[in-house]
Amino acid sequence: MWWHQHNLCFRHPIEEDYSGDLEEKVATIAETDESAESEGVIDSRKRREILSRRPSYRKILNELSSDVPGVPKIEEEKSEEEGTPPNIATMAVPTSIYQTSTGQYIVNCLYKLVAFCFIAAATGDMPTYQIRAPTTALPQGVVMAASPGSLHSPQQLAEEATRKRELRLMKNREAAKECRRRKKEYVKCLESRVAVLEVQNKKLIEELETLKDICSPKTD
DNA sequence: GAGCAATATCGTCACCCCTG
DNA sequence: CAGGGGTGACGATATTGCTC
Repeated sequence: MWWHQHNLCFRHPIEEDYSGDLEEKVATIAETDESAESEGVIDSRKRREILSRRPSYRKILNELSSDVPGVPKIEEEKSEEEGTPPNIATMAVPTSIYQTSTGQYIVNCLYKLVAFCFIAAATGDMPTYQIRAPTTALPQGVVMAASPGSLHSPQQLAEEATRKRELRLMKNREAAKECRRRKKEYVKCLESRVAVLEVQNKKLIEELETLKDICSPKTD
């Protein structure tokens, strides 16, 4: 939910490039649509139509990696451990970074900055952004479906349908968890890179000032 | 401590895209 | 082309921080 709350200065980094300002579009359509206007509520289906699909994180990262020479493609890691892997950046970044005007700028630029993550990772500058394969297996007790040919009565078919639905929901639940975990890692990676670049920038500015002092003629 | 707003987390649905 | 995985959107609920 935190991606699209109005008062939070933290827009989806990709949203900029793919769908523009959703709220604005929705508002525009609401104004022109009399039925929606009368109710003051935009039909969720209409909202969905407005939304243009964005590529997955994995796809974005892989595309970026192919654009950056020497950067390996992201592959599913066969990691079995939960928690923060030792080689993933865990640099602490103040959360206020989201809420300041600077934070807004940073976040709007995150999509572009992700390339830096890969460059840095490739050069050993910072840990690689990783995508782990889902680690959760089906819980014990989940029995695989009987073949449809073996079902006879409507009741059996109904049970089968229910069971299939529950299985699908369970899988989707796990997928959503995994997806969110990846998203967090993705953001963490970008935050780390921002922190590194801020330090770098500060150093360069200081260096520039020093050089200016040395080179400027003395006016006595 | 109660009440409230802001923010975070979770489950689900709908949809797109990839793979066999 | 069907099936399944990934993920944005949404609503419900939980948590947190602030004010009185």
